[in-house]
Amino acid sequence: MRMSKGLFPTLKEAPKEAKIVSHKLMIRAGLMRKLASGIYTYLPLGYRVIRKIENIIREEMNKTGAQEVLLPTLSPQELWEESGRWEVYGPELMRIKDRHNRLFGLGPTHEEVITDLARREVKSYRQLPLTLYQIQTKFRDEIRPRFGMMRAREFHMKDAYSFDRNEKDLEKNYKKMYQTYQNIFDRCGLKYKAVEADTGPIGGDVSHEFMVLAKTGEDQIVYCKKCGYAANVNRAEYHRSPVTGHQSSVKEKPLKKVKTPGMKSVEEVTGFLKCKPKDLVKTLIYKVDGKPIAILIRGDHGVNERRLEKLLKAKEILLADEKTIEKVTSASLGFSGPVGLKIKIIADSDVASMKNMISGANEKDYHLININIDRDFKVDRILDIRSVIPEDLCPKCKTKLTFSRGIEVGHVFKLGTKYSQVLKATFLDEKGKEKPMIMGCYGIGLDRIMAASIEQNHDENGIIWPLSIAPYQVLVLIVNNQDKRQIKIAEKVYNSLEKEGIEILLDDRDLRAGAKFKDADLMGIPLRITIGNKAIKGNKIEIKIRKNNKVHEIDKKDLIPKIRSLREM
RNA sequence: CGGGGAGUGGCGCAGUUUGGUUUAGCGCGCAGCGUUCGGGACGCUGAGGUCGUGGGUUCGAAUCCCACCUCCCCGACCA
Repeated sequence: MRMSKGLFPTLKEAPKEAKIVSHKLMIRAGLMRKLASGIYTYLPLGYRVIRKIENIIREEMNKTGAQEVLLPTLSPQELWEESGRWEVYGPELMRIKDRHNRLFGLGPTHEEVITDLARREVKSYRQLPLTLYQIQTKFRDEIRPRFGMMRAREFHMKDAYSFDRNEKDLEKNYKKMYQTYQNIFDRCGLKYKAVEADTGPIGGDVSHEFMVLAKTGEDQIVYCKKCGYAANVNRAEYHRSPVTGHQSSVKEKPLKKVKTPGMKSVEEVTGFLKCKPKDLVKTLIYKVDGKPIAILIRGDHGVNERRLEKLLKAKEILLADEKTIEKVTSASLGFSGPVGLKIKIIADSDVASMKNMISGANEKDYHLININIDRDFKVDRILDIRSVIPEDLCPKCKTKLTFSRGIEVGHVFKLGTKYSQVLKATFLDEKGKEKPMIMGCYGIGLDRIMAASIEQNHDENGIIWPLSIAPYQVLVLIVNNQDKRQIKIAEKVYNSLEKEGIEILLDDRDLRAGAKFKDADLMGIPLRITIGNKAIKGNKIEIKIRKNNKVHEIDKKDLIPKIRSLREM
């Protein structure tokens, strides 16, 4: 491609709305432009990257024997109602009406559609296992789109769905996909970790997220450097460090009620009473399978809801709404406390070892100081329910855990029969018995791979693409467009490399050298060939590697083998 | 949805506090001409803006008032 003939709009300054590097560079390098909040146009350079990623995914998926399909973006309300997600998915599911006032959902994910296909087409165990996938535009009306393509409302996803006869086969498929995902992310040049994850609105029992390690990641993960245990903090297990808690020797002080007008949050209360969050106990009212229960947790800790759900053997746990809180505590939100509560109270182990705690007084604008278990209130159960903290140890090998931020680029789920059951996707087994298909689903965010790659690979001058997903592999730069000899050499180089099937960009724009160098760095093409005076006088070709700034000067005749060998790197 | 910030040529900004020398500026970019040409050159000339939208106040509004829209940031079931 000749740059003089195409659209390569680079910017010296990033628009002020872009806050993180990948977003800034994607705009500056001319990969994309914003159309509306969370909705972007891919320009030629950006779309090439997407297609590169797409092809890597496609190749790896095909290797597993999965088949590519293309499901519709629009799907009718009735189908979503069968699975119950027309309700459950909430406003994140975009909906439109056709001219007859029939409602459709714009696909945020396609479990319903694929299960509908399976129930129509798959009848026998002989047709299983089956894995289908697609690469397609998805819509999610994100509560807050941000960071460019990192959290967009219209984005691109590879979603795959597996159908098996039994759990054992699902396990095989799951492992195969897990491995395939590693292959894909490896080929994309990403540094990532696979972590145990929460299943969220997709549902199912087991899931893993593939997290690209980056400071700007929206997720927090925790992992063990020794044994490899890794999980999203929202579900991480841990072995409690023995040093947390333990104040049994402290004397109990007399209970006091203090006025705390309008002080609701931990920060407000601790700021007002001049104490630390760890002196405070939060009283959270949960609805556990519909029944209100009070959870006591230290002010600086959080509840691991998954753990809680498991320990209570509950189907559904939800924080109570304001009305319920007012009914249960007879105070407004922000002033709940355990003293005088009539409902069941569950305390975290760390709370159990606290003395002279501060809590809400179950009375508006009042808190209690020096409350103590047994003396002032009773606890029904003591459980380990707080979420992981930096002091905790690995649940498997008791090594200190490492915290990191991650960008979720892939997610694999064991769905089981969640969708096949409600949508009645069944098959007949060897004995002629009807059974629901056992499903798995596997997603990859293409745009996120692109953004995450930039987060991991850039410098102050711009993007540094890995060869595998670079929009072009080589850029030939003509230093002085007025010099006919330079143009001649550049054209020759360009044509010969193009003939070799190397993806090449020729910067033949009528710009000064400096501007071209800056653009080349910004766009991050891995290999840059500079045609200037050296090429004329010395009969040498200069190749610069974007990644490490190394310059190779080689004879013209060695150019193609050299480029080939550099591409191997 | 709650809180905060912002909308002025393609991008980045000034001007708004105190309404009137502003025919609304500046840098970058863009067009033309000339000089230049290995890390974002320089000179001259020029194009491009209903100052987010709609109302209002006023002799007069980018500037004051009201409403709405859009965008960004923080938070969003942790009391």
